[in-house]
Amino acid sequence: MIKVYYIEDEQFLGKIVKETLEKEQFEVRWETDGAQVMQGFKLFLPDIVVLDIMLPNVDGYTLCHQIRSRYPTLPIIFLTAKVETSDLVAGFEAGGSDYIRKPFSIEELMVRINNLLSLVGNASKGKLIQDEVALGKYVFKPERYELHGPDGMIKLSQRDLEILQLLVANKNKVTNRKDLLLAVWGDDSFFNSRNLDVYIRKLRGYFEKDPKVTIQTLKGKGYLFLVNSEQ
Amino acid sequence: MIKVYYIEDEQFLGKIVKETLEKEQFEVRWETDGAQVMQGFKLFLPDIVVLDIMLPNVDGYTLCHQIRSRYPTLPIIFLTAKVETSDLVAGFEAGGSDYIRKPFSIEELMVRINNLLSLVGNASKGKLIQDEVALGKYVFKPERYELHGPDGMIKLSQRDLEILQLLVANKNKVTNRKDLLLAVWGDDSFFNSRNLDVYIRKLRGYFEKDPKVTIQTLKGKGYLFLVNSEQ
DNA sequence: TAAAAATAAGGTTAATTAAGGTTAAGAGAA
DNA sequence: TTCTCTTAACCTTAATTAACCTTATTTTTA
Repeated sequence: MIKVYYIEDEQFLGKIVKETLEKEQFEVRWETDGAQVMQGFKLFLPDIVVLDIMLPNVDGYTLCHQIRSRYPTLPIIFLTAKVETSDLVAGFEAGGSDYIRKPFSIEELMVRINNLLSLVGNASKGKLIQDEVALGKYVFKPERYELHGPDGMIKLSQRDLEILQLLVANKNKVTNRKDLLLAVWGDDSFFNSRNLDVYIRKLRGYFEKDPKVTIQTLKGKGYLFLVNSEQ
Repeated sequence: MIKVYYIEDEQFLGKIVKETLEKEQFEVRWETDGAQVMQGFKLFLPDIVVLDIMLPNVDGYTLCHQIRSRYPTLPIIFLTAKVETSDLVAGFEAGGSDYIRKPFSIEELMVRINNLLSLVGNASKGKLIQDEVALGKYVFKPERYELHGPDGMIKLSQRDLEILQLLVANKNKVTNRKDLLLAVWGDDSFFNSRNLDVYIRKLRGYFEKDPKVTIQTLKGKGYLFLVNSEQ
């Protein structure tokens, strides 16, 4: 069954969409508050996200960006009442995979969900988090909190894991520092920022036996977790 | 270069879209007659198809279906003036990967092309930013924040990268100074302008081992990033 | 009208600031 | 305790600001 994570603040519309999708054999989790999203993900593990970009408190684009930074392959459909091309571009840039203009028909939504899933390929279905990732000479096993390397196994702490997962999810791409802070601590205060430095140092230490695996600092931007494959 | 196969019977619109896409570094083959399509494919081998569903003689859905049956993974964007959900559903059922309602902006089309290609996994190809650029004796790898030269590899900082990317994008053409400032810092105040000077000097230093690669100043205009290929 | 002065645009180098790194000590849970 | 996480103090470096210099363009004057 396809699991849809649906973020929509309008009570009436949300209820209708949820019930209709459920009638059509989708499993739906409906969230009205953007702040809860990152927490809910871990438990629900959706196949696809439907995100209303015009949320009251949170900025939909930022939220989209955050989701994308943590789950790079998860398809995200964004809903928008706006018709400007610039909004559309912003949505895609924030990591959206598709968009639908409000008002929309439930049928259109279903078609787009199915289309997007078939495009992405259900190979990734249910594999939101890979259970084993090769990183140079290392093997990362997130669900076991383990990192296997040349010198044996390293047990990862909760924070180690959260941060490494984000870096791995964005392997060879930039992981935004602010997104990282928000995803792990929920805010990007001064102290959390120093704290992150401490963990980055710790992670760098873990990978020191393979010079092909590096965490590069991009001041003012974030980190680049590079895994060299060539040569 | 991304190859777009574009099927559109309207002469005026077709010409505009073709020329605009070509200006944006797409390779376009524009066909006005649906009957020719399957022949043209074998020679052109497109990365993506943009198909107007409302063709005069052939039925767009049938054509879409035909393309899909022969090329199961080729992304197809269909254009439609219709607004009915049933048409949309028909389009997806015929094998379309995405659709755009007419009238559309070229920007929207480009965004959708790139998005679709990255979804399908043609990621590196679908990107407007090349992942490796030869510059005289140097090789610039923007995604890795690296510049490989005669003296080995130089790690680029965030700012180094941003500025060099813009110069490279306008290789052998003028990069407007004000545009550069706005793109990197968001404003062209006095201080940022001095700051840019400092980075230009830094970049010139990076390329000093190849006299064929120069950053020329055009006072009051901008910079000319020249890569001499002859001799 | 050419030469000299004035001005504006950018170049160079150094100092400063702010982002992040390192190490160690303190706090809190199991 | 013992381990993880956080806070703190101090260090390093990218990015910015500043001071002063050079070069191109414009304006003035002989």
